[in-house]
This record gives sequence, C-alpha cells and structure tokens, in this order.
Amino acid sequence: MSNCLAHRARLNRARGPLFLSEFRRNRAQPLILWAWSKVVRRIPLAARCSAVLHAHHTASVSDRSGPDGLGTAHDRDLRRASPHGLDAAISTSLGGFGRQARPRHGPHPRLAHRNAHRHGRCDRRHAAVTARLSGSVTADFESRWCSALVAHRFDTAIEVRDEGARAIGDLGIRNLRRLQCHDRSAPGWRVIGRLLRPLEVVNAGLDSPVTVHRRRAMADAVAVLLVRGAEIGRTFWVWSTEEWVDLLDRDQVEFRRNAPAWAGEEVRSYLVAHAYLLGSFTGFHRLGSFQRLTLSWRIFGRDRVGGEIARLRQVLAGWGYRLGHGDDTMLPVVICQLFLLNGSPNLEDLGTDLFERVRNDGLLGGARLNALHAVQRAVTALGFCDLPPATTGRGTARAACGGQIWHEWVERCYATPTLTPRARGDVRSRMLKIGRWLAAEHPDAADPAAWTRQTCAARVAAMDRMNVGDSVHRTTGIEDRLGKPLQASTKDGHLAAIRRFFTDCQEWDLLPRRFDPGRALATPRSITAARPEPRVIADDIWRRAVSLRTLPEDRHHLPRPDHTHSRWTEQLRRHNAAGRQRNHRGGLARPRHQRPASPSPWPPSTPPDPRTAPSCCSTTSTSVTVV
DNA sequence: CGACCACGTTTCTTAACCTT
DNA sequence: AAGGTTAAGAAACGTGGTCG
Repeated sequence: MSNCLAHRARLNRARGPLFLSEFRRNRAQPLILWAWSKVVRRIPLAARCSAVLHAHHTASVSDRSGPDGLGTAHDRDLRRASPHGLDAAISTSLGGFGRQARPRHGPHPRLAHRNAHRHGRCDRRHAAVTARLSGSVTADFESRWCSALVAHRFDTAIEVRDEGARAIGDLGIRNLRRLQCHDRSAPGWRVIGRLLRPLEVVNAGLDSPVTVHRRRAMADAVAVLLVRGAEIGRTFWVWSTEEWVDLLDRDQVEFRRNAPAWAGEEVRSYLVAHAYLLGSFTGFHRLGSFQRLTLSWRIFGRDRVGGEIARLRQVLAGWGYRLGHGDDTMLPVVICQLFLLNGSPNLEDLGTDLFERVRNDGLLGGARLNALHAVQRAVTALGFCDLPPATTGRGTARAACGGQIWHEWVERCYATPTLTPRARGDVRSRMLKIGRWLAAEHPDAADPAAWTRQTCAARVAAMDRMNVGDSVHRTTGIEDRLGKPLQASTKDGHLAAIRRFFTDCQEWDLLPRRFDPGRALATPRSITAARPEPRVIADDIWRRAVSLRTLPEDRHHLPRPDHTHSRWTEQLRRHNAAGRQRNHRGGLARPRHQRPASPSPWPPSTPPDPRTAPSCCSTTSTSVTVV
C-alpha cells in the first residue's frame, strides 16, 4: 500500500481519487470507468486464467482495441448484454434473450439469437466460436451450480450445413440412436461432431445414474435433436420457444403421437433437459404435467436441490405449514419451477422480481400459486427477497384513514384491548371512516387532540348530513343505496364510536379533558327522534322472540304453540331453564322488580285488527317496536 | 432391441375449510 | 366476499423388470 501511495504521489500530489491514469492523454487524472474495466480485465490475465470474462461479469463498456494494447475482448459472443445495451447481440443461456445479465444467471454463454453478429466483423454463420470458461469460474462459484457446458468450447454456428444434414441422413436412425450394432466408424460422425458434442456433454452432465433404460433414453434424445436440426436447417442453439414446444409437445400423450415412433415417451424428459441447457427454454408451463423435481435433480444435482428444499421446509415447518412436512409434494413442484426459471438452484438467488414474474405471467397456476406465496414468505425470512403482496389482487386492502394523525390515534386506540376484538374492530372501522370524512370535508378537525366542545358540536351537526357511500372504504353491497341518507342508527353508531374513542383516550390521559364526550358527542334529538325505527316482524318470529324473554310464570299468557313450533319452543324452554339455573347459581337472578309488574296480555292471542292497529303496523303481519 | 407391464412417485384438479 | 391453505383422489409420469 505504501508503494502504491508513493507511486501516486509521483503522478500527482493533489487530493483526490487514489488511482490515477498513466496514459499520456490524461496522465495524472483519475481513472474513468472505461479504464477501470480494462484494469479488471487485467486481473484474470495476470492470474493466467482465461481472458474471457465470466458470464456473470457484465462488461461495463464495450470492448474495443485501445492504447493499452488489451485489444478487443476475447470473443464478443461470450459476453452478456451490457447494462447499456452495447452488446445487445449477446445474451445468456438462462436469462432469456435480450435480458441484462444478473448475478443469479448461470455462467453458460451462448448466442443471443439468430441475428447475433449482424454487426460482426464478417459472416459468422460458418465460424466456430465460443471459448472455454472453466478458468474463469472463481472460488465463489465453485460451491454453486454451473452448467457442464461451461467447461467446453463449442461451435455454435446457427446453420446446419448441407453436408451435416446429408450426414445425418446417411447415418440413418439406427446409427444415430447408437444401438449396439451401430457403425462407429461411419464418416458421418466426423461431419456432425460439432452438433453431437454439446449433446453428449449435456447428457454426461446430468445427475442421472446411468441404467440401461436411461442410457437408451439419453441416446435417443440426442438422435431426436439431430434429426430435428437437419429437418429445420438450424442448430438447437437458436431454436425458439415455439420450436421447442413443437418438439416437446403439450403433454406426454401428444409427444408420443408426434415424435418419431422409435423415440419412447421416456425420451421427452431428457429432451426438456437439453432444451433448458442448450436452448434457454423456460416455457415449462406449456409442457403440461411433467416432473419438475426430476428435471431439477438431473440439471442441478439431486443433493443440491434436496438440500435447498429441506432448508425451505425447515422455515415453513416452523410456521406450521403443511408445505414444511417431508411428505408434502407441492413444495418441490413450486420450488423446482422457480429454480429452473431462475437458472440457479440457490435460494439466495430467488429475487422478488422472479416471484412477480411467475404471478404476472401465469407460470404457475392453481393451488401452486398459494404455495408460491408461502415460499416467498420463507425466502423473505431467509433474507433473500421481499414479502409477497398482502393479497394477489382479490382481497380487500386494509382500510386506511384520510389523515395520518387521525389514523395513528385510531390505531393506538385499537391496540388498547379494553373491548372485545370485534367491538374494537367496529370502533376502528367507524373511526377510520370518520377520519376520511374529516380529511375531505373538515381538515381543521383532523387532530383529536385539538377537539373542543365547539368542534364536537359542529362535527355532530355535520355528520347528520352524511349519506350512504360518503367516505367509505369500499362500496361492495351498498351500490343500490349510494347517495341516500344514512339511517339514524348508523349515525348513532358513528357518534357512539367517537364517544367511545374520546372517553377511552381521556381515561387513559392520552387526550386532555376539554369536554365530556358523553354530553358533547351525544346523539342529537334530530337523530334520536327518528328512532326507534319500526320493523315488521312476522308472527312466528315474534313468538320465538317473546318465548326467549318470557319467564315461566308468564308463559300461560303465550299463545299455545302449534305442532310446527313444538320442537323449536321446547329447545328454547330448555335454553331458558339452563340460563336461569346459571343465573341463580351465580347470584345473578333477575331482580323481581325488573320483571313485568303485571303480566301483559301481549302478544294477543288473536292477530290485531288492521283497522285498529298502529299506523306503523303492516296490514299483513303483526308489527312491534323493537327497542 | 423392442415391447409390454407393474409399481411407486409426481403432478394436477377440485373442494372444503380458514383467514382477512 | 375474496383470497389463502390444505387435503384427497385421479391422472400422468418415470423407472425398472421381463420376455420374445
């Protein structure tokens, strides 16, 4: 470090950045970003590693020849698209075409699309490209998964040349399948060697213990890909998603119907692995039912996948999720889909954007979306992404308040458990509605601490003019009543909530006692005059209600229940008897003076005469005032 | 080598129940 | 009422054995 500082002092003694340029054009000036990129590239060179940047290392600027003699980067085909799109023709195998490289992307390089190199130095269709990347894999990545393809050079030319197609035809199916009696010395093998090698590397890299059946399935998968390449004239490096789906089909049955007769259904799963590793294919949701867990095992390794699933299960099991149990089968489906889409079997790489993409693009459906929710929660708990949205779009958001101050007071009151949760919720709901109304109509009263008796009077009077739908959080279920005056009971309920709120806050000394909430916020007579609101009650309902409230000594005044009500009234009778016993045991027997002084003849044994009944009575049913 | 079959596992769909 | 969780059963899939 001292040598570094001494060297800097020789260049420029002025204060500023530590590293300065030694180039003659801007000698002793701070290094610019472009120059820094060259410095970074010197590091692997100095370490005798491959000059090719690891695919994770996004180029900060476009490579070009320059005065430092570094020249153009080893091969532009290997670079991911830069953040600025300078290398837009280059892409990643797993991040999708045209997407910027992310740390979670696998380090496997490939051509971005068929038009890659359209600005190239020459026609590259026939050129052998790419380079080995093994030396670029740092120690950081050694414990992480990377494609087996990374350690090899491949000719990724787009076109299947005429001689290649001819060789595939000459070899014939029997040779291409490499059955026991195939001709290993046939000249066609040398011609299609560039196509065969990556397929062989993929097969060799799969974590799938070789058995007779598997070996045959893998060999047949290679044959299918070679034949298909010859048919369409382009190599698997550049097949589109549609072309892969066309090959893999929507499900096993359709594959069996469309694939060559000699290719068994077991071949399909190996073709998916090739599609993923060679063709950037991630349209798994278009392949119908297939075993994502098996595919993930083969590609990422059984131990690695199993370890990550177990890690996630541990979190979920701690929360009591069924998904956390070892016998659950939903979690592997979801997590393997995420690993495959992400190009990484590491939970650390699961970002919030991936979960959003899966939801938005419908990459998982049905109950798997619910498991996705749980997985995202668990990954969040592990510290790798953000929490999932509170709902997936169907739920009702928690009500909010118009003003921050009012909202804080309401939540503070709600958090103090002097009422049952249901009652506190009711008060909260009404107070939030009042808060929205105050914020819109009376912002001067948005702070409860500033309320006086005069404020109370003004607000109570104004509240009398509220209509249905005013300041509500949602209008579901009240569409047909919007704009109509609130019922008196509703207004009274709102005022009761405010009374309760100020009473509690004053009792807890949270607010100064400037007024008596019971008096200042009393429901005005203009509202109480509208109550009680008579309601028409059918005879049988009325009879049940009275039965519940009637003491044994009053029972002879009740009309004799008919047989249709016998069971019902008997249950009520038992209920009343049990309640009385409880009250007697607890010393809570109803005082005698609270009972009716004289047995009321109500209800009448005969329906009232409509002509003499009160005006509020229905002409068809008995009407009473419920208090 | 090809075909068939059996079996265990995985995936998908549906619905009930629970929570907000 | 909308949305999340769980369970169950059917269907699909993957694997391996066997036989001609």
